[in-house]
Amino acid sequence: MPELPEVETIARRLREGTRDVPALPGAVIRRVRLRWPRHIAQPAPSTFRKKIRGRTILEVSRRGKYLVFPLDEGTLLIHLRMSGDLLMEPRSAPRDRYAHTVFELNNGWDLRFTDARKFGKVHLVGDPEAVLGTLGPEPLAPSFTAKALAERLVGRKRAAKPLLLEQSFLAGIGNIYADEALHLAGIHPLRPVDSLSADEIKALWKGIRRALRDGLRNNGASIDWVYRGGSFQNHFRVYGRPGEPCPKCGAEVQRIVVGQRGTHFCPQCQPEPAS
DNA sequence: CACGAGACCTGTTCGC
DNA sequence: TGCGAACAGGTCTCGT
Repeated sequence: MPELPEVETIARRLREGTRDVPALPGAVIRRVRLRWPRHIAQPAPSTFRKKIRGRTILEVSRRGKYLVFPLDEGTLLIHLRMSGDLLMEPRSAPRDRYAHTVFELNNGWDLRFTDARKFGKVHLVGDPEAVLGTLGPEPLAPSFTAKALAERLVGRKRAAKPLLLEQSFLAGIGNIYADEALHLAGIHPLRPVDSLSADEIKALWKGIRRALRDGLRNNGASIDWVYRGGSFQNHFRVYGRPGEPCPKCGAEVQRIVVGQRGTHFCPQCQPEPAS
């Protein structure tokens, strides 16, 4: 589920807390409950359990789709994959059947990693770069300019959508925001990137930034039962709307499969690449 | 190197 | 109503 805007929203909420939920930084992890040990990517679950005990969470941030928790010793990294969410709940609150990994804090609250599909991953590492090092640039960073995108595209020939989904190319874009960005840019998902003009690259850059910013402004997208609290699903232009009219030209939004992912686009605004 | 298929999991929705 | 198929925000691995 969660892509950059959803993960960023979760990070902000944990970092700042809300009226009735305490902020996470400063909390001490008293112990962890592992109901699905395969959640733990590294180190081995038994080692993880021992090492995480007594650690203070210093901060909450995000890199790509990873939540990053610097600790007084080491760094905790959590990837939510398809169905994960992270919730602060009072220890006494009934536990969701999908709360497979639960960090019990010293303030009476739990940090609960719920994950119906169990694809999520937790890492406890000394050097976060060991995990984050392969990620491409942050698309919303000031340094990620249209020129920076153009430079990253040099020598690449792949179709636009699969490239946007490649985390080592750009960090944080997933299926929703790839489709939305390409529609905003007027670029067909199968367009080989080496066929893009300078203007199209600029449009792609704008589309990426705008899709992510719009997502963020709406606290991300909430679809089905996974991840609550976002409203960007009400602003989708093409994602999940096959058969409905394109918001720009009114043509019928199409759905195809690209790289085994459902892909939505407007055949009018995003013309088929010449083959 | 690029690409596709299959795995990993469970839940919901759709078609017959 | 029941039941199987298709589909779901992600990524990894293997084979061509």
